[in-house]
Amino acid sequence: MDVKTLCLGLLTFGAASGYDLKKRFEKSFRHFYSAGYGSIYPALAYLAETELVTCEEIVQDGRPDRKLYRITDAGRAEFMAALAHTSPGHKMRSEFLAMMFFAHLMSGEQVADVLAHRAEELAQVMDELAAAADSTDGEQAPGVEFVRGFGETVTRAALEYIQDYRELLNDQNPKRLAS
Amino acid sequence: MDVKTLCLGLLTFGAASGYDLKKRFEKSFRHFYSAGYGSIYPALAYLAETELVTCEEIVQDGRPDRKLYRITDAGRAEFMAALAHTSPGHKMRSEFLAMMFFAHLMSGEQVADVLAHRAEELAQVMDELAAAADSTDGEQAPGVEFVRGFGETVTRAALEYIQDYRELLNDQNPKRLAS
DNA sequence: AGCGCCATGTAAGTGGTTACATGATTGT
DNA sequence: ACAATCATGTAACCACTTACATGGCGCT
Repeated sequence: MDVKTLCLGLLTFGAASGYDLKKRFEKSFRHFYSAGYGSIYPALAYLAETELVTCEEIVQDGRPDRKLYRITDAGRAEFMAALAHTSPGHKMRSEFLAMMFFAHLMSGEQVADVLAHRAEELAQVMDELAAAADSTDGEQAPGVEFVRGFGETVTRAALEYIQDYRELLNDQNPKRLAS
Repeated sequence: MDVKTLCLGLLTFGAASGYDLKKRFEKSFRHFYSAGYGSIYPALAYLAETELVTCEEIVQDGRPDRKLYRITDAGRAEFMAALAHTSPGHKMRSEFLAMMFFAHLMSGEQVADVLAHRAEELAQVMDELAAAADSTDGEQAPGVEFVRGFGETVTRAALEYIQDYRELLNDQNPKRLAS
């Protein structure tokens, strides 16, 4: 599932500009998918060319013009077909875990830094997911909540595992000056 | 952290061929990093060129010749430097979650299939991680066990979340013919 | 005065995936 | 017989990342 397809999918929730789409990506997909402008804008251009979306240019004053994209019936059909044909993969590439695998080749200080850094990132993801839950007043597609809950569950598990390990490290190397 | 660097790192645990290295990748990294021959062999060729590893050709009879790679002192230094300079990112790309996000556009049957498929994959990862724990008789680098435990914890959380949701779906759509 | 937000795009580069090419041996 | 394992590699392709280019407005 490439960025093109995902843009199409997000447009089923309503018209948006490339800029808006990036924010939608960040709000809903940040914990399992990333997309930058460098892939979103070309994707939108392609979708418009193939008439899976239409593009309306909106002139604004006081701020830059924007292009509002709307999904077409053909686009909707294409997206449903993509959903039906795609196989549900799940890949990750974690430098964090790769580094930790070689912890014995790093200084204790560096290991502690890496763990602290990752813990912070995870805590931030937890906050974002909680915020997404709050901003959702009322109904929404059930899958959206499934995905949010999945992120919350898995992120919490990861965070707790790391915190436990950090405490373990601290117990082994007590930093207290006086007993 | 690219495949090149990871190959170098894995070679700190002992000499290996490209073929062996792929198996090491699968045994230890499968849940957070993937690498095919198409990236491993070129990586090894590059490392040999730059003398970060040496290569010994071993003629075997009854089976194909192999090339045994050993890390050099320069390679070890290079790897330590990479560990020190790399920032511990953690990216994932999940078609599974992307599809689930749009569950309302899929048939109930397809959603059930997707969930079942993912649950099976996760169960398999759990088995592999348990097997890796068993095959480890005695000591090993602490980071190796940290990474294995991390995988186990997070995978278990994901699996339980999915199972709970599947039960919920079944309760809403009871399949029993008689009450 | 300087930063961050709004807003769109391009071009070059990177790094990994997939498909192809080859072929004997061992296990079912 | 047929599949899997052992074993190495290349070439074309693909999709995304990063850096660059532009510029007004609003807040501190």
